[in-house]
Amino acid sequence: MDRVAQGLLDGWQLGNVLAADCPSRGILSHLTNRWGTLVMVALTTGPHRFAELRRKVGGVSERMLSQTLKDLEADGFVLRTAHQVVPPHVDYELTPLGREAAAHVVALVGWIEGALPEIMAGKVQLAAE
Amino acid sequence: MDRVAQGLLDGWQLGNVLAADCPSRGILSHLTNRWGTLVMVALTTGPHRFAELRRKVGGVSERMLSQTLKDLEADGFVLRTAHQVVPPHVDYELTPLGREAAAHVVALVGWIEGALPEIMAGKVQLAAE
DNA sequence: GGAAGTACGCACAAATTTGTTAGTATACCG
DNA sequence: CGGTATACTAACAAATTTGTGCGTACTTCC
Repeated sequence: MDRVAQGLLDGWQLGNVLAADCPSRGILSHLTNRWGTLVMVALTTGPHRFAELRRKVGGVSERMLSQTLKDLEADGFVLRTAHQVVPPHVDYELTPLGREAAAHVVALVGWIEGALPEIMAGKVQLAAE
Repeated sequence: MDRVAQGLLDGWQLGNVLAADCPSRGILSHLTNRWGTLVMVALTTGPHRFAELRRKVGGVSERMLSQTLKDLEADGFVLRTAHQVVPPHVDYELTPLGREAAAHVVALVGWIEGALPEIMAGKVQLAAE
C-alpha cells in the first residue's frame, strides 16, 4: 500500500471517491468495468495488436474491445499506434502511467486468483449454514 | 506486488482470469462493479450499519447497497451481524479475507486519486491534438 | 479465384444493471 | 398522535451495457 492509499485510510481526502461527483469515479469505472480490467492485465506483457488482444481476452466482442481501448486511451493509460498500411496494423501498449495503474490491477487480480481456493471454500461453508 | 501477482506477470496460471469461464471473473466483478469497490473502501474504516453505509457511499440506492452487500457476503468478504431487535439493527464489517481484498482495492483507488492531476493533465493534452 | 484476415464504425436487438415506489413492525421524539 | 428512523424486499420502469451482424479496402494464402 502506498502513501496515498494510507492517506485514504487515515481519512485524508476520504470524501473523494465516495462522493458521487468526484472525477475519480469515471477513471475507476474504466479500470474496473467488465473488460477494462482484463485488457490492462493482458497488456502488462507488452504491446498487442487488436485481434491478438481479442483472442487473449476470452469473451470480448470487437465492439467492446474497441470501446474499452478508446476509454483507456483517453485516460492516458494506453498508447495506440496506427501504422498507415493496408490491411490495417495497429499496436496497443501501456503508457508509463498505464503501467502504474496496471500494477495495482494486476495485484488485485493476482490476489483473487491466489485466494480463490480459500474463497470457494468459504462459499460452501456459507451454503451449508 | 505480491508473489501471486508476480507469478501472473510471469505467465504462471495466466490463462486464468483471461479465460471466459474462470470463476475469478465472478469474484472480480463483485469487487469491481459500480458499488462493490466503493463499499469495500467505505468498510475499511470499521463496521458500519446499513443506513450509515448508504449515506457514506454517495449515490447508492438501498436496493443496490443491499444487493452489493449480499454479493460481498457470499464471497466471504463481508460479515453481516443482525441483532434481533426491532427496529432492526444490522452491522456490516470486513472479514479477514475481506480486509486483504480491500487493501488491494484501496491501493488502486488511492493511486487513482493521487494520479488524478496527472491523468487530467494528460486528457487536455489528448484533446488538444 | 475464393476464403480469410485486418481494425474497426454503424445500426439494431437483447441482456443486464440500476432506479423508484411502496410496504413491513416497532420505537423514539416532540 | 404524527413524523422519522431502521433494514430491508418485491414489483415494475428506465437506463446502460453488451452483443450481432454487416460493410470496408486491400493482401496473403490455398
